[in-house]
Amino acid sequence: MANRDAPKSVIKRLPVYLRILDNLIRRDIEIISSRELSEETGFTAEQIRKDLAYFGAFGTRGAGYNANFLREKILKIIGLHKKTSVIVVGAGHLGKALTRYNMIKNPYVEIVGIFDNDPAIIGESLNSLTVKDVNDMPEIIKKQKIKVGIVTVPEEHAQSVVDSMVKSGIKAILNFAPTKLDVPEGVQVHNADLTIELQSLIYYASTAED
Amino acid sequence: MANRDAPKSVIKRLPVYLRILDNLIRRDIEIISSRELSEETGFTAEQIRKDLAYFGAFGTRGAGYNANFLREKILKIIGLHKKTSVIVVGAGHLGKALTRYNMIKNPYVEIVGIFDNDPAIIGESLNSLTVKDVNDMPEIIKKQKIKVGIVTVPEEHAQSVVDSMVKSGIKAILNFAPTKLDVPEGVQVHNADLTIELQSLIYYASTAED
DNA sequence: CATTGTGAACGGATTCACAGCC
DNA sequence: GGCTGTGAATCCGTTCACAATG
Repeated sequence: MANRDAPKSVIKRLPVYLRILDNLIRRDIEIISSRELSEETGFTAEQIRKDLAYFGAFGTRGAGYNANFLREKILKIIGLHKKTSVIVVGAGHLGKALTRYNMIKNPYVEIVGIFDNDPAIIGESLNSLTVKDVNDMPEIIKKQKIKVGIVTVPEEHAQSVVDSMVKSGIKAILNFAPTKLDVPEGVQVHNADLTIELQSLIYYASTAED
Repeated sequence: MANRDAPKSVIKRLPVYLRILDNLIRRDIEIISSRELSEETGFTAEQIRKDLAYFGAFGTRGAGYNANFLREKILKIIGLHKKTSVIVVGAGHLGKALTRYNMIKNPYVEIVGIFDNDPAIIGESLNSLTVKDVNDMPEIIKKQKIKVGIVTVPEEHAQSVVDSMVKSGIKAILNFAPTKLDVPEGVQVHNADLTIELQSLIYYASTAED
């Protein structure tokens, strides 16, 4: 059965499956079972089958999944069958690192713009990009119909920058600023506050025995 | 009631409360209710009360929570009442950015070492730190009894680096490498694979109407 | 006959509703 | 009176167990 809209937890696992499938295909492996996917990902085999079942029946009973076929399906589901254009707002150390990092790593995503409000930074070049004035951002978002943005501006600027992004048409935001962002219905924010991530880890380190 | 060990979801929210409390204290606000915390964090008031109840009864019925008192309690729970020493392994763009970023942002955590295996990078200085040879890492971990590490090395080196970290005494790892890490019982890994984070966001952007 | 796809059982986290208390 | 603390009810995701099938 397909398409009772999938929970967030499922959506978060799809890119993991994609990464494994890319690896397999690079190694010319054609068929993979849910058990093998389980070993590679650390998720249970049942969970993997259930996840995929939200979107259709992609496997072959008795055999497993065809890696290429499943990869194509997942690309379609996520929306990565066409390269996605993304902008980065905030060209501090983190913004620049993410821009460089993603350019190298990710065949499915292209960072097409990076913005800042600091005249000292605007104009700097970064691989093939030039840091642009954040005031020019709305026009570029609209013209290029960009839907996804990464926010690495300081806390105090985050909400106003996001308001402007949303007004221009951005639908999904990866937020590195340490603050809660208010966005209208229909816009997704994922928080990636690294300070918080690190602090919650410390809990486990400090309660670890030995 | 206290201390049936709290679920991960609770632990992940504690640092958010901490951040809000820090802000309040900076603004000289002394008392806050779970409803107000709810507005600041986006979590429900009941959830916040339940979360805190895992560790004790910190509030005053009829009034709310004393910001300073609650902050101290949360610091103790997480283990941030003493500054925590952290190392970064991998001094590429991301590793360097995280090092700089955390040094500025985080009063509770101190990055005390950054390591790489590339002779061209070893010896570079970064604020008050010098990039050291990853071969020197085990000794430093042991000597300084470091428990928390951040991994930003390429996928192919991640597992061996982590094995070495764990062997030297690291108990918690924030992993930016796009791979599943195998660690023994008792060691925590949090994955912060930014590619995966971004791809799952794209799902929402590509299914957004309009 | 191995492996998928899936209803049913389970468990854990969130929400509800209210008793307890300042 | 207002807000915390918490048992009970609910919701939702995971695991189980097995029927379906190439």
